[in-house]
Amino acid sequence: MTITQLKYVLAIAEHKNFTKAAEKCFVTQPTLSTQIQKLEDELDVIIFDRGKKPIELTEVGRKIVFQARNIVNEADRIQDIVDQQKGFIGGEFRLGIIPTIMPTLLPMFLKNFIKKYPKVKLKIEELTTEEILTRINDGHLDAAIAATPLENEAIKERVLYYEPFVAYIPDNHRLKDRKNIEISDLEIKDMLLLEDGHCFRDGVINLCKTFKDHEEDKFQLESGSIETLIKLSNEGLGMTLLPYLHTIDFREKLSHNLRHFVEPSPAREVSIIYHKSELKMQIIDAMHKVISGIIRGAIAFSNVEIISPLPK
Amino acid sequence: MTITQLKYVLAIAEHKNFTKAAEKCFVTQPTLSTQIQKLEDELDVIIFDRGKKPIELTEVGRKIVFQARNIVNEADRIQDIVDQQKGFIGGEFRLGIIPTIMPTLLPMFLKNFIKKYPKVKLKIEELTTEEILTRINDGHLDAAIAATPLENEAIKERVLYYEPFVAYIPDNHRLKDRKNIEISDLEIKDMLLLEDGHCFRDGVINLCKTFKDHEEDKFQLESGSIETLIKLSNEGLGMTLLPYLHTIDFREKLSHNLRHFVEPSPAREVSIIYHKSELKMQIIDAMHKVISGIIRGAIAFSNVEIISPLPK
DNA sequence: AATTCATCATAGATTATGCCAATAGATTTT
DNA sequence: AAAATCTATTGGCATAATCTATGATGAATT
Repeated sequence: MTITQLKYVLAIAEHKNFTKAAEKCFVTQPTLSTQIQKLEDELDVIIFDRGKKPIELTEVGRKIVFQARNIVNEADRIQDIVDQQKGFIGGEFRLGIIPTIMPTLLPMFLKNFIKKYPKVKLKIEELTTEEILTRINDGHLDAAIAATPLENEAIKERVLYYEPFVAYIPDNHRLKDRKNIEISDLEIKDMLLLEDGHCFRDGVINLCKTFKDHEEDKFQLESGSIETLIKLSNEGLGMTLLPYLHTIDFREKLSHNLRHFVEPSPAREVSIIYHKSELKMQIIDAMHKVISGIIRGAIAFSNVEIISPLPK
Repeated sequence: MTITQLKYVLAIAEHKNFTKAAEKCFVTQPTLSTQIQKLEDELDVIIFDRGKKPIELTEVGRKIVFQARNIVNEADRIQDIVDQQKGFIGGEFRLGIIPTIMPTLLPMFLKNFIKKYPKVKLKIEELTTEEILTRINDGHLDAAIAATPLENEAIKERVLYYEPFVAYIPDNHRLKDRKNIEISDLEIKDMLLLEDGHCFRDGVINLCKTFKDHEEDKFQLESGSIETLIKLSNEGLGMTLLPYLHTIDFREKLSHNLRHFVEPSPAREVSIIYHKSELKMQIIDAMHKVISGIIRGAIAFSNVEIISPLPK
């Protein structure tokens, strides 16, 4: 049994196809065939059921794949140990970011980060929280930035900052003349929400739930982006809530419509999250440092109440 | 990087000597030399400092060794998964037993066990608790039978039975005429103890401590075996405590000197212990089943008070 | 039913790797 | 200084991994 063989097993288990897996491993398909056979012979079990299309794992195959992932992860960790020892911060780093954080946070820290750590090859993807969790667990992401806490056994979180919710109240709205607003002012029925799948949507729903029960399916209008949300609101279709960072470079005109919450303001907790195996921890540390340094200058709230990003 | 190379690293780290490590790995010394060099080149670090005699690990080498042990353990686990799947109970199994359990428990279950699981090649060693802990952690033992609880982070315990302490009172002793005795009757100064290093000794000391503080170094006589303890006691040198199983086949003459404790009798907890990685768990399960089945017939106490086997 | 396509297995050749024996080189012990 | 004890190096051999080419199988298509 070799680590290479285990990597082949993982690739085939993932792609359910020898040919595609072979490509990903940068070898030919017969190589995979023979190596898998060798491993199966050595262990004297069948790992893959080639009878089914697409290929399926046998029962023991599933267990072996699980364990193989452990081993391969732990083996990758050795390079990590060496990098850490050398103080080397570099290599490929795949980062996921949820859509409601991506457009505001990324421009703030990206330039800074790549300047400070030029050897890190960042691959950034915009993904929903759900997709992020899957990909961190299967090793396709090294870390991600998302709203927390996530209560996920396999994933660790490190808080970057707390981002208050800010209300956007259109001119014709009943709350228009209030200087500050309170959670109890919120009514789910005149609240514009993001589409399903955004955890910011779930955060807002949780917030409203806190004070008033609501009937599902009464949401008026839903949108895929916060920019659209603001436009819909300007059309007089309701108020909405925005993450604080989205509001800091609002022009004079738009900022007229913003209302902050009375303290403790509801806020989302934004964290860098990663697999509990703590692979590439040096890079995660570096990124944490850069981001929280930058945010310290941008968000100065201290008294906030954290709203869960998870759907109930 | 291959699993084989990691095994070589572990062997050298253990023996601090390429030549000896090579023997243990059943290869020649040049093989180790070249393989270690290849690994060091690949990682671009030095793992072993060959300048020192005997060889020493570098700082990063220590971390690599730690991680290598993880990987090798996890890799061994794959064969385990396969065995488990097939219901195969076999292979080498290295069991440690502490001296005060070995002579009584072993004859009770050994024959039974090897008859039921003939494919298991048992290697049994008599070791102190301390030695057992070291060897379970470095992988030289698969499991052990010892007095618990041990409060060791890396080791799991599974209780086999509770073994009451029985007092052995020589004819001339102040407690001679008592039918049963109590913990408060015990005085450390007329108590014969095993030598240092036996956890049964520590258990007895803890028991006496419960009611009376004692000054160290007041122990009268110490012995390396329980048989000797009894003989010393017969010489009128003091009373002693014995584990229950040691007393069950006492002849008429000796059993005159036994006194049981009033309930709840002090007892030691005897467990099969193993590394938290749970390697060879099928065999551990099998052994647990056999032993606790046999003991059920031999020890029928229900109301006991567990005495810690750890020195304070 | 025949053909095409997709996919995994097999065969033979080539390359890379692991291992050994012999021996050199370095360091410590006698 | 010689002997002993280690680790490193070299060259050769056997094995193993991989490649190309091709075969076999089954599903989809004509």
